[in-house]
Amino acid sequence: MDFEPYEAAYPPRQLPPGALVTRIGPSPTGKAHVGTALQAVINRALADGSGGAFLLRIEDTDRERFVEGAVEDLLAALDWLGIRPDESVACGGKYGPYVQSERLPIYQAAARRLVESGHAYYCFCTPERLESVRLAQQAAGKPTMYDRHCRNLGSEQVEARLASGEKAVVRLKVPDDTEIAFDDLVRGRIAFESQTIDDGVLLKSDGFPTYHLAVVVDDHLMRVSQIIRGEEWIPSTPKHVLLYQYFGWAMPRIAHTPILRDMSRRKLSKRSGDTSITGYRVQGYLPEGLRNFLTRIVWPHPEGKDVYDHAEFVRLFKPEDLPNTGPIVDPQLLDFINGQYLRRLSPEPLYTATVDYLQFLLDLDQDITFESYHPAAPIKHTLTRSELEAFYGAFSADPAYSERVLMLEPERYKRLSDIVLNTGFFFGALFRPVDPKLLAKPLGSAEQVEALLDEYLKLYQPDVPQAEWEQSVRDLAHQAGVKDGKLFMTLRIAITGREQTPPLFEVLTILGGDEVQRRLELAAAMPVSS
RNA sequence: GCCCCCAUCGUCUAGAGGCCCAGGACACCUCCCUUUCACGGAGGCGACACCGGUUCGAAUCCGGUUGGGGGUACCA
Repeated sequence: MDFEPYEAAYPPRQLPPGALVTRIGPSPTGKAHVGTALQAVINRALADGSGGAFLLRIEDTDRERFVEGAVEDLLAALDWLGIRPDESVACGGKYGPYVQSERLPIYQAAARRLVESGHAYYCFCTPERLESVRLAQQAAGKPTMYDRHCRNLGSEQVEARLASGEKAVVRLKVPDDTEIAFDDLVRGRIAFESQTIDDGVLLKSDGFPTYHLAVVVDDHLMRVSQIIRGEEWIPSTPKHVLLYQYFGWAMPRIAHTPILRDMSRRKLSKRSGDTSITGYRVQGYLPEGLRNFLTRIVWPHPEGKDVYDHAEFVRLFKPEDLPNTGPIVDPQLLDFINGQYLRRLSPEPLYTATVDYLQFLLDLDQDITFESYHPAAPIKHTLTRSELEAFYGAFSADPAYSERVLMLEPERYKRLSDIVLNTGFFFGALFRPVDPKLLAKPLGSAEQVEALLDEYLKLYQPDVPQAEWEQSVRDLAHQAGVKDGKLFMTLRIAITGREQTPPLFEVLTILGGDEVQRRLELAAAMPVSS
């Protein structure tokens, strides 16, 4: 089939002047990566800001690396992030299909057109031959490139070998002694000597296109006008430039973002930790927080702000402002930004977010390890599936109660997981008797602890005003000749089981008289160990 | 090896020849607030990779060195 009908089938879009059509083209080879999230946010913003469209195209031209469930994971991750494409596999669109494996005839027609116009050629070289050529080049210290062995085969011979069913690929015919250049919105003009560019494969022997052919054909047919993609694509852009030339198509505007690095400055990869979008969700980050963070490390806000919402980003962002240095995914900044979002939530939404989060974790049906940054080694806390379930049960039993708990917490937390890890003591069902050693820590002597707790229990009265309560504690401390702070701390530990909590009086108020009394008695009855 | 990109505090950056013995934010440290933690407030530590040019004058322009990153597949 000819290529022309496809041009007619996908006519130029009717959009207002200046409207940008953007896209992301992830390949379903694993868990959705944060780098993809970054590209999605930027491309979505550009389309939003210009009144254009943003589309999601699945680039699954490598059947070997295809991972079952990867498309679903990607869709779910983007959905969680709140990034919705205007056109995609999920929602359709007029320029589909949006999965490359369903567009094979298009690429084949395109490849044929290139062969016919003399810009590409069939190659019958076996993988073995290519391998040995490469080895020889390496040994000779030369660049490893295809040696153009099949570039000048006679057309009758080609037809005959094709007719006999011999396997072949289609390769790009790269010109000699030319400069191939393009303008990158952030880096300016980038030029390559054509000798350094390989006669790359466009169509594989299984009939699938390679990335190079597929992107160019799809971007053109889907009428994409602005490409923003990762820096790792710069070296293959000359091939794309050539293809646009050979096809006679206008090249979209193009910009390359620096690629995300981990703390060791390497390209962020699976090895450097969990780089999946879902992994960040598991750790308790809010979608708004992650999104803000991602844009923040690749784009300086004109006023230097760290925290800004999507609308503000859309309004202010220009691709030219992208930096050209590789940003490091800094967990401390992420925590800071996420914490800013967390504390903006009032108790009801925070409660809802927490419950949704817990349900999400439970659906994972496994133990969860929460990690937080520490210069030496990450600090890890693992909660078993049943501990999570218990927390969920307690937390969701009485929403009004949990909201009161959350009311005094927001500025203490950076992530939703902090809530799970730190508010357990507010729930009677989760409270465990205190460790005697910890209880004795502030005052040193277990006997004194027991005596003071008994004293306190005698004068204990629920629901007294804060000032009165505070004074009674201080009086007791003076009587016993201990420092105020130590008594407060002992009570804190007896009642909450921890050394760090929100202000004690507020905790007492939330827990209620009966529960406080129960815990006090429990602590006072602790066996004296010393 | 070859090709390409990049180079300001630990991190993200401001800076587009004099306004910079370099400004902000995160992190870190100190102090204040305080019954702990957190929040908040006030301070502090901390960088123009190096070498040559150009210029009256360079973080800013040019060249080189070094360093980092990416690419080099019938992967994307």
